[in-house]
Amino acid sequence: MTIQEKFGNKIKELRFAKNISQEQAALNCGLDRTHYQKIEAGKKNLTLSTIEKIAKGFEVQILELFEF
Amino acid sequence: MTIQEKFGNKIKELRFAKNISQEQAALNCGLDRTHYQKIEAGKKNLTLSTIEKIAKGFEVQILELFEF
DNA sequence: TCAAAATGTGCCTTATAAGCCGTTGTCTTT
DNA sequence: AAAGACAACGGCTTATAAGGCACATTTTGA
Repeated sequence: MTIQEKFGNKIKELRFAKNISQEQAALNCGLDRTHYQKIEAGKKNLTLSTIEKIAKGFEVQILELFEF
Repeated sequence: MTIQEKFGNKIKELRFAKNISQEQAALNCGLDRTHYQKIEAGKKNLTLSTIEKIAKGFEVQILELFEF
């Protein structure tokens, strides 16, 4: 299980908790839907600025994204 | 204060706590010394895998790197 | 069912992180 | 003053993240 996969699983959980689609989550985070999909699938080695966008989109602290 | 700068300050704190040079820190993390210097200076938008290397190098959980 | 919504995949371009070099600047010690 | 250690900086190449498009597949609700 790579760090990318753990991160992807984590945001998938957060998305399910909000009961929204990948498209809506991507919109909230200001990311392209297909890019977001790859992040959730653990296929992207994303950067700090993208991590920050996701934290804002999900309205959580960055550190919460690493609670796994 | 950007997220990159906050992160840089954080690892600078951790490094001072260990009382080691940038060179030794970079070595512990498996990073190039000059690259590490730029990260600490908040000039790099680093990736998840680099964040992971730093956490391992400093022997902390990733989430601790975002306690700021 | 079957149409629509949602998700997954491959491919491409552009921007930039990672890694590395040499040089310069700043302290500290002798 | 000189030497040595450490830190800062600019420039370069290579690898790859970000963003985006088209199309395929899967899931769903009417």
